[in-house]
Amino acid sequence: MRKTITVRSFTAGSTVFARSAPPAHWAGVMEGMLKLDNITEEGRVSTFAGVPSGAWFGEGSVLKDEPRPYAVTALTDSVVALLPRSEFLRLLHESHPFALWLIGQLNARLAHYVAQVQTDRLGDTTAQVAYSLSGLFNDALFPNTARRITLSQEELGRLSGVSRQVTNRALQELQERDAIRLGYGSIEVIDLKVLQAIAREG
DNA sequence: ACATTAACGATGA
DNA sequence: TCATCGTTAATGT
Repeated sequence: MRKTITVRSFTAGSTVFARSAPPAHWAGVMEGMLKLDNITEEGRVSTFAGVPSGAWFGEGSVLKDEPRPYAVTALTDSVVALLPRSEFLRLLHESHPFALWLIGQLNARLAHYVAQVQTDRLGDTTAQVAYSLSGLFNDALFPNTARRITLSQEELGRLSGVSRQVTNRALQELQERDAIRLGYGSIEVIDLKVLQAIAREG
């Protein structure tokens, strides 16, 4: 199976999978960071997932054999592993441990989005930004995320569903509370526990 | 109240 | 030089 995996590099800003593309592969991020987003007819953008190093994604379209409902874009220079759909399905059918692992992944992702809805409904904007940021450090989903990630405030804002200006204010508050340290085009998580606690405040 | 967009200058890579 | 950041003003709900 290892020989069927291909590895491709993407420069920042380039498209990994176009929207409506056929689901030819299941993919994993080896280096860098991707985002999953949708664009409406009017051109409004909704980013719904950041995909850091260590994450696998795209199995939904593969399982349904439907065109990808979102675009996948590299936020930084990235390296992506691609497993052909046929190999993914064979693995799923033949390997019980793999199937269990995949169920665990899907369950962890569901838990993430359930908690995200709660934060968006009950939390203030700082909590929303804190939750979106902490989500990139979900140990069940992305075991390899580095403490410092390259991500602009603009992109984190898109991920959080708030404007860049509000994101900037929220991040400064998180820094005041010693949860993170801000850099130029990057964010370093100092205390993930504190960040997660702030994400639960309302 | 509090968020959004637009706009500005400052600054880092 | 260009992306990014920090801030303010005007506007909307």
